[in-house]
Amino acid sequence: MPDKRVRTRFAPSPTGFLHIGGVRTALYAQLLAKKHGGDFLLRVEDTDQARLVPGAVENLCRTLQQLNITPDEGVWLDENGVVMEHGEYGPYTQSKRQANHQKYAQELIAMDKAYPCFCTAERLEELRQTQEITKRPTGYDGHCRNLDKQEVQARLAKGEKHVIRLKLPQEGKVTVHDVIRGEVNFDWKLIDDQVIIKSDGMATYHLASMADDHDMGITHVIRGEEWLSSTPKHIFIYQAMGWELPVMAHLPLILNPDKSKLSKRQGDVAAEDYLQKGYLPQALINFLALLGWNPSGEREIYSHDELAELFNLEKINKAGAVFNLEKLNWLNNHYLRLLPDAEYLALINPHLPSEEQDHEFKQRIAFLFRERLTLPAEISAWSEFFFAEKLDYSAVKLNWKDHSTDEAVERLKTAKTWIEQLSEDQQFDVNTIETTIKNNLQAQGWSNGDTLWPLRVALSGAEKSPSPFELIATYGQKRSLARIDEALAFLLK
RNA sequence: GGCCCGUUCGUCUAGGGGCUAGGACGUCACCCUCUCACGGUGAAAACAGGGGUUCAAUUCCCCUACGGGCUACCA
Repeated sequence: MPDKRVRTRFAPSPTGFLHIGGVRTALYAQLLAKKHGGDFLLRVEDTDQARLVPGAVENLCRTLQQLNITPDEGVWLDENGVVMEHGEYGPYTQSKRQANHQKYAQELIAMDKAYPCFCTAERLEELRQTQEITKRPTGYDGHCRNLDKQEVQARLAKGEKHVIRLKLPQEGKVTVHDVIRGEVNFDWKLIDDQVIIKSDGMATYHLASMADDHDMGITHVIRGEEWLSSTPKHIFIYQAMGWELPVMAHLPLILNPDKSKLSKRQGDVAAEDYLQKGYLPQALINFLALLGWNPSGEREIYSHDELAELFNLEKINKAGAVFNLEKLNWLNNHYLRLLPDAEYLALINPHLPSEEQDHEFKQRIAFLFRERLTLPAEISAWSEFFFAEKLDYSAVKLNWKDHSTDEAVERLKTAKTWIEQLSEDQQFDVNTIETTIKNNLQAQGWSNGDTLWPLRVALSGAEKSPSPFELIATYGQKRSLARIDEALAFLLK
């Protein structure tokens, strides 16, 4: 028998931003499908009408799109950025499948695997409170579980408000087979008769998601660990309906530095925030893939395609993983340096003063700081002195160590003549500048530090900066000489 | 509270009955060097604790501790 075509899905609810943990879940689902040449779909789970956030679907898709987590099927954006759907298993928006869910619920009732429940919210609330006060486990008491059939019919006919609950076994055990965790056992008697259709007629996650997964031919369910304990209910639905169970994989959580569940309080959890700050999709993907999964442990850099080749469910870790910003930063620097020049420039340009019209100058500055950057925005602080009309030398030391001001003046004046001798258009590059200056230094019998330090500080106005050679090459001859004159003027004042 | 899951350097992890427990980020030192960054070399740094099983346990089993998830007409 040939293996079934692998079909995975990411099924977020459009309640706001895309959580970084969601990105990883989506990534893994995409990776698995890619690896097996299958399909990865995006389904929107919007059955909770009260929690819908306008624009959330667009936002979700846009963020996934930027991260290159593109579904083969399902909800997506057209070329104008408008939400649409494509694929043969639609609709992919869960609320549009309500009729289907209803049909399944009725079948479950007919099989005595589910029942209408007329309990009011108030009664349920009271019930919970009594249970809490008497320190008993909270949960539904089965009040409507065995209502008389006639009575049910009559109340239904009257149009009485109700929900539909699963009629779960009250004894025995269920075993969940999870690829990551192995066999996990639960006692039926500890599990509540779950609501599967709400009084507004919408299905809850438990029915909707299982029904849609089945109808869409999903073979591998990859979701967060928070779903593990409700899996018995899902198995119950699958079995009652006679559906074939998908492979289950419950992913470990992503954690805050204090090991609690990753939360807004302790940093950014929205994927779009990272993108906005200038984290590159490649870095984010590489980083997130390795948070909870690792093919070897000896290698850190993987492209999206390489990940898809190597990915497997079996190597996913069981324990939660702390979101380690430092490593992400390192990765981002790494990918920033790997970027094609044009892309790099496009990223940096917005952070350089738009008033500056010398684009080649700006370009040289962008490349100068390339290996120092974690995020593109950092360049504005790094490069500020390049664009300053005048530098403020009052806060820095222009003379080298215990050398006098007079010596600094002498060195600067001499260095100026060397720079003047350089030709602006011929070989005005770092290497030429460096050899020229160093040769002159040697001929003069001067050590490097006592000249290079004043020169560098004169050019940058800072005690920490790139080398004077790099600064001169970046400024160009005219600007370099002007800076040195500024410093000289300051010293001779 | 109940049920369930988890625990290897600070962090992400590799490994797995016998290893000097490996890599990466971060940290520190040294080299390069006019400073910063890059780069290079090196160092410190871990099997939560207690019982078993075994010739041998970090690895298998049990317990404890700690962390986490679930316990909605939310997903």
